[in-house]
Amino acid sequence: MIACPKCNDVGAIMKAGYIRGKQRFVCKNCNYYFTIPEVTSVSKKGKQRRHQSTIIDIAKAVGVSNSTVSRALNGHSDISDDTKKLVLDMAASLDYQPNLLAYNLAKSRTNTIGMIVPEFFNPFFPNVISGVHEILTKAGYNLTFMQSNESYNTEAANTQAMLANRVDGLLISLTQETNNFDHLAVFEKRGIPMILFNRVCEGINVPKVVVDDFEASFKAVEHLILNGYERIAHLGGPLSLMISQERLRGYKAALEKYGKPVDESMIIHGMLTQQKARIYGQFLLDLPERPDAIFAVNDSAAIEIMLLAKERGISIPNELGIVGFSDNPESAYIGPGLTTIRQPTKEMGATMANWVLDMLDNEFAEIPDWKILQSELIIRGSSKRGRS
Amino acid sequence: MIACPKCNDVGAIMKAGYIRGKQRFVCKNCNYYFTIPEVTSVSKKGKQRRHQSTIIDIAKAVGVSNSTVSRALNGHSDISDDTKKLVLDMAASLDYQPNLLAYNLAKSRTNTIGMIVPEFFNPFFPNVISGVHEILTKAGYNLTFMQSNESYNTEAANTQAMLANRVDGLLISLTQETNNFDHLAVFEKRGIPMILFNRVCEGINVPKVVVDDFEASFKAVEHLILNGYERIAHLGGPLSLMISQERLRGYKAALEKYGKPVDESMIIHGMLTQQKARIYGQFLLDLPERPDAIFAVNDSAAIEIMLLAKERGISIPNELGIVGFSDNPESAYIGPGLTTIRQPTKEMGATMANWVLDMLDNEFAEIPDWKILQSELIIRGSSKRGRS
DNA sequence: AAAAATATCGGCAACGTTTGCGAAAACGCT
DNA sequence: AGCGTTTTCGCAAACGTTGCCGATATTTTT
Repeated sequence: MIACPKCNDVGAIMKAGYIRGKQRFVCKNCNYYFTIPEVTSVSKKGKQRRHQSTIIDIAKAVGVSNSTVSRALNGHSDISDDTKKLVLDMAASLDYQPNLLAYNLAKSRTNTIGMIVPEFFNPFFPNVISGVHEILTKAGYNLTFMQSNESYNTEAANTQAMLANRVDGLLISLTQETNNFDHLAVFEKRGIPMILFNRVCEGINVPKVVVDDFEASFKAVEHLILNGYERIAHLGGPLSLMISQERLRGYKAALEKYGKPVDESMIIHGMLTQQKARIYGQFLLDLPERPDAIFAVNDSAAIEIMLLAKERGISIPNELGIVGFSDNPESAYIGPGLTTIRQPTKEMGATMANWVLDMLDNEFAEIPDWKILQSELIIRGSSKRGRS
Repeated sequence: MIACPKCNDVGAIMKAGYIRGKQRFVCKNCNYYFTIPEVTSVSKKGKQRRHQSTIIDIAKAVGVSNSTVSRALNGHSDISDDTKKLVLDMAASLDYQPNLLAYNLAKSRTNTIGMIVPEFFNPFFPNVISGVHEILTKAGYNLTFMQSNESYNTEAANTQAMLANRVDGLLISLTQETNNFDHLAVFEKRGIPMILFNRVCEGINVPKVVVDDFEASFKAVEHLILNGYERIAHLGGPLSLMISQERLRGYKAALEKYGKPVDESMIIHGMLTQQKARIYGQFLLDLPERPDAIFAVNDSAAIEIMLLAKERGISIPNELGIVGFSDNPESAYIGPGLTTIRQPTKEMGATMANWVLDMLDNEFAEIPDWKILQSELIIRGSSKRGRS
């Protein structure tokens, strides 16, 4: 931190070329140019990083060229066992750590797959991640992930960062806010493999892995109908996401199949944070003709409504049936248990990992446009009439 | 993928220098040397990555040198507004993305902090992560994390990878297995800032951030005693972790304060996976003199025991009181609610982030050896006698 | 014994940036 | 005009690897 000799500002100092071999500075505040006066070498109080030994250090120490060291380290064949051993021993004793930055730069390939998810709290994503991770590490790839926090801006920033870090491929699940896809088009243009999962969008020509939201939603609502519920509301996600549209379709299809009317006043679409869920829940429970069941887009929203109902003394499942989506751990433990949809997270991760590996290494692989996975309806107490 | 012309093996082909300007190969299987026969240029079926534009491309297009482009892009001052604008416009129209690999290599600094956690499922860690993330991004740093999966080997591999990726600092919480700390010593030797948190160890001279496990454990056990429980068992983590030792100390201290005997047969230490918890739980409930309360090292173990007790028809909290640790979401929802310890996760993340920033940028900062955060006892139904 | 094949290594240009240094051009002042 | 000051920019050396292209031994084959 340098202060301007004239105005004493410290924040506005910039480097401004050289004068007589000395670094010159300019204060952007008062526009004063100056150099740092000569000082008789005050040794900067230590703490400087120790030198990380490089291939060149090894080469010098052993007395061979860097390329030889490189070959020894990477197990190339055209090197004698003797020098190889010499190099390896020296590398160990200097405890050499390869510099991946340089390695990747030289190879212009990072062996790293990027992954962007909306959040880590929702256990769905850690599950998918570990599915991806398992296969990728076996194939010698790294996985690096970021969290968009359900914010379009950070999602865009994250994709930028992934690009800057030169990931070899990207797996991404969009935020609830995202309705502009320019930040994804870059990957297509650059020819960088990308796969969308779970929260996908249309209009972009990349493989997509999803669960059969239509089917899952249909099963859930059908289950409610078969349990005697009459007025079934739907608390859905933002319609910019295909996932929400599909769930809505499934919801309507089930109602139609059983000849129930679709009451648009009982369908809500919005950002599904915890607080919002409470507001929407209140709205639904305050309706003149109160719904007797609610199909919510995720478990945390469903549970929020469940708590709301309990506060109001509405008995579950007798007066109000509830079904969630995604089988969070707490859903099994809450009383009564929350009926919900269990998604094949591991399988989802695995397909993506295999696909992206194929896209990278197997130029003849034909990747399908879609993979639609089936989910499972987990029936618990919150939707079974006649019990409490 | 090249096949050996002799034995047709495809897996054992290695590059072996050059001969007359042509790449030579050797088959490690049959030890046959060969080159690839000349082919009249079969254009490799497309799909090759499009060129990512670089600073040099911009420089050529605008007609200036790369250093000028670099200065324009980084907002240096010694550049005219005109050329700066030219460069910036050209960068946009070529949609240039800086190559962080090259950038970091040149600066020999990555502006990235690494973080290694045992798992993502346990909500404790995502919470800490987001605490760290918030502050770090504001300061212009990146955060990259890995998960050790509670395995010492992957933890060691992760630290290697962090080193290879040249992170500027490392935040790490150890696995339950870890009892050898050589992989951490490298960071000390290299002068790379490192902070241990939550699961820490001794014998390594770096700052540590923990919750006051002794105090938390003491409060929990005291709470059980004050609620009339007599025979309190403890299900703890591996003693290689300080965290386990501290919790054990707190447990014993509380018993002693109230003049209760310490019965070693009711203290178990082990790896705390879900299945193990069930086994240990069975052991405790099968004891000739069954404990009437259990203080478990984490919530998932506590809940597992809770379910076990329910299966056996042991009423909670009347016949068995249970207290967990770390306030997972499901703990609030299970019936009866699980009494547990809530840890200041955000605060923990924030202190670490601030410390590591100081260690990096502020050479005069004095970082304390320890930060011990206070936790909160959340009292729910599982430990309050006289209710159900 | 000559020729060819095999084996091992060094040199050097990439990869895409930053940055220290110096030079040239433009400007201002006597 | 002449000289110092400002302003703007280019050159080239890093940063740590890889990998192409030889070159030189060494061995095998003819």
